Amino acid sequence: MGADTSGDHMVVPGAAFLLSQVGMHSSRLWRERMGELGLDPRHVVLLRLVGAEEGRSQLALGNQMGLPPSRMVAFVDELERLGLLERRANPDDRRVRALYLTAKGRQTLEAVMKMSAEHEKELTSGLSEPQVKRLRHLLSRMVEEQGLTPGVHPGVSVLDGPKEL
Amino acid sequence: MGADTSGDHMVVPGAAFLLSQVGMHSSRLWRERMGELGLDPRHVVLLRLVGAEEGRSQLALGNQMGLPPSRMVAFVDELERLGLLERRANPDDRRVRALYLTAKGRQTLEAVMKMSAEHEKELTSGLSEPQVKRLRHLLSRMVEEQGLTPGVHPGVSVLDGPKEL
DNA sequence: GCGCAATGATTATAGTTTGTAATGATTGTC
DNA sequence: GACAATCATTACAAACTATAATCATTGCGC
Repeated sequence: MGADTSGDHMVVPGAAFLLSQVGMHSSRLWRERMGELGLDPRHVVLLRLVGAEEGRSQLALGNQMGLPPSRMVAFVDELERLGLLERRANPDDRRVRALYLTAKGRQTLEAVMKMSAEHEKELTSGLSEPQVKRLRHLLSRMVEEQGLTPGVHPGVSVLDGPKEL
Repeated sequence: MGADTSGDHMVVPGAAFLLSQVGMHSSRLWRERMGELGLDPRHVVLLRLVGAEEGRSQLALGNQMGLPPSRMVAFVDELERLGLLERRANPDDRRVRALYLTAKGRQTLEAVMKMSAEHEKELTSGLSEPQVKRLRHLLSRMVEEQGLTPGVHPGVSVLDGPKEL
């Protein structure tokens, strides 16, 4: 009697697995949408942070995103090459590269939001209005209870939890 | 005019973001638990597949996991080094390495399931029984509607979708 | 005002992880 | 009995990561 070397142990997956499964599905679809804009998820995060408050230093943004300075250089390079943001000199401190959105960056940011809204619709298309509302309520509750920071995604640089039971 | 260069665009995150956020949180916690057993998520997946049907070839398992043969070698090496499974010769085809669990592998698989159950409890500790049931129902519904395969996690080798709006 | 530690950005570098291609052994087929 | 196909392995190059060294600039103590 080993116990469970035979069939399935958990015929019905638990909430933890379902969350991981559907959550990753959501992440993947969203990432693909951002890819259509030529953006990596972290590009979008950086773009949004700059858009939220322009003129900040790379180091400040890097800290907020949990990225070391060396990686920030690369990401800013890429977004600058795409013409979405630009480094400007800071008159008060010439060491600092102040980051600003370009006009194109602002447009792209709007496109990001539009596509994110579409993503939301696509993902919840199988659920009714009240069901989506209930889902959001339950998940918000979990965010609170699990000590997560509302609006902050835990995985800017994380991998993930594959299959499982 | 511009639109939203000011404050928050989405004061309340949508279901898509919440799912990604909480889903990754679940993945991370689970991965940490597996780490306590010295296992990577993909080790666990492989272990479970072998446990489900012993004697299969590396190629067959690799296909099911979406891994190229070369990477399978590495994973099997590791699990074999941990003493959890073993390669045996296949009498019918000497090219094939048939994979079998060891006694220790079976024990570990049980530990995996116990820890996964604990993980489930930890993650849903902030919700009531009926709430968890409702959550599972909604998520199962999404799995169906989104064309996901029940019980199969989409991200064995995937990254993820970071922040977002 | 000078010297020096601290800071922001960058570059250099090494470690890790991944997939693709070449290799070797074995099988099945014509 | 030769030859294409198959399973496993090894060799190898590409992508990505963090850490440390470097350079310019700033702020502070004296």
